[in-house]
Order: sequence, then structure tokens, then C-alpha cells
Amino acid sequence: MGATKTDHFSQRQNKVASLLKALGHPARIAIMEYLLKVNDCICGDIVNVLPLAQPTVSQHLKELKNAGLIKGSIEGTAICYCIDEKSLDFIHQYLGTMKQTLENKPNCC
Amino acid sequence: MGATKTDHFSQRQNKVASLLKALGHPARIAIMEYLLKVNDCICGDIVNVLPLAQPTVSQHLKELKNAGLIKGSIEGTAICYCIDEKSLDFIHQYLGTMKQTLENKPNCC
DNA sequence: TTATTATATTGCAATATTACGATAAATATT
DNA sequence: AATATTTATCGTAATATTGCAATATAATAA
Repeated sequence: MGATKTDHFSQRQNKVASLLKALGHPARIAIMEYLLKVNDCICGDIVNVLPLAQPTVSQHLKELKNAGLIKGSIEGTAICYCIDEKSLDFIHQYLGTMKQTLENKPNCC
Repeated sequence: MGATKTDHFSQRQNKVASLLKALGHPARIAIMEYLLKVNDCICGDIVNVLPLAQPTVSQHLKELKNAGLIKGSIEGTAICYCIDEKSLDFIHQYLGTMKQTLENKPNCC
């Protein structure tokens, strides 16, 4: 035991969960917010902004990238990371549908 | 090490992260979807619907409750669990703002 | 070529999560 | 009271995550 029983849930449920899980860490939220704040997205200075060591930041970036939340491309000696709008849209819409469904339901609590 | 450095991030960043983290598991997504689907929210049958043992489901419910995503109240022998609209609103709005901010930015990738 | 700079990877220790059997607690039913 | 039903908790094993020092890799600059 200890491993999530991924195969017992729908592909959609797993997709939603993995996106939200990737965002479920304050460092990764901070990274996303920083990517938003910076005008151009050559983001070699994320390490200087966060209270974490370079390998740790690199690992968080990798996780965000694996989840599909950010895109990265080599830009000379630096890496250009920026937010992938599509994945953000997807979870925003997912939660929006949830909210809307909730509004049409009687609530006992 | 191994523990998240919560105190190095803002309260807001931690709040967002903890809500999204709580949703970042397919079982908990499935629970939320089930709570939405069922008309009234006397939900003693979640265990029968999910491919997980009763203690596991109970633990997931506890996590959703701790995060503030669901509310639970004793209803005789059963427990009435249902979604807390406020927390759902919060993360939906958070992601919405992120999306909106992104739209006004030049995107290099 | 030899630094220099920037990012990634490896290896590892500390901690957290996931899952479940066994058991407890609380209430309802007989 | 005794039994059944429902949910929670405890204990524990397996696995995952977090964080960083050390090191590797890759591109640029001197």
C-alpha cells in the first residue's frame, strides 16, 4: 500500500487530481504567481525570489512542467518558463462546473 | 527535511495550496463528484461507490473536511457530508484571476 | 581551451501520504 | 441489555514528497 490507486478512477478524475496536486504546494503556487507577475518569462531568477535552494526550485518546476501547467523552452543559457493557459483553463472550468452544479442543488448543511 | 516550508510563504499562498492539495487525489475528486451527484447529502454510501476500504474513505473525508472543502454533521447514525460552497468559490476565483492576469500578458512560449 | 553561468540530476535523509486490517465509539433496533 | 449498523481511530507497511549538498550538463564568454 501507500501508492494511489490511480487505475480505479476515471481518466478525467486522475487528470483533474494530478493538475490540482501539482498546484497543491505553496512553493509551486509562488512560482505560478511569479511567472504571472513577470512581464517576459525568462525566469532564471525564480531561485532568487523563493526561499528554497536551486535544486528544490528546479524540482518544483519539473513537477509543474510534468503536470502540464507550465511550458519551458531553452533560450540560450537560460530557460524560458511560462504558464500553459490550456491547463489553467481546464481546471478553472472544471471547478466552475462544480460550482454551477452545486447552485442547482438543495443543500442540507 | 521532507516537510514543506510553510512559514516561508504567504498565508494566502498556503491557503490556496492546501485547498488544491486536498483536491489533488482522484479518490477525493470522486468523493466531491459523488457529493454533487447525490441529491440529498446523507452520504453513508460513499464507501460502496468507491474502490477503497471504509477506513481509507473515512480518512479522505477527514482531509476534505480539514481543508474546509466539505462540511459534516451528525444525522442520527449516519453523517451528512456536503460541499462547502465558500471554499470552492475561493479557489475558482483564485484561478479565474490567474487566468485573467494571463490574458493581459504577452506570452513568449 | 578554460572559466563562468544557469539549469538539471543524483543521492540521500526527513517527513508525509496512502491504504487497510483491527478495533473503538456512537447510535439505533430488537 | 444485547445486537446490529455506521463512522472514526489506531497501528502499521508501502510508497511518495520535500529539500538540499554535491555533482553533472550545457551554453556562453574570455
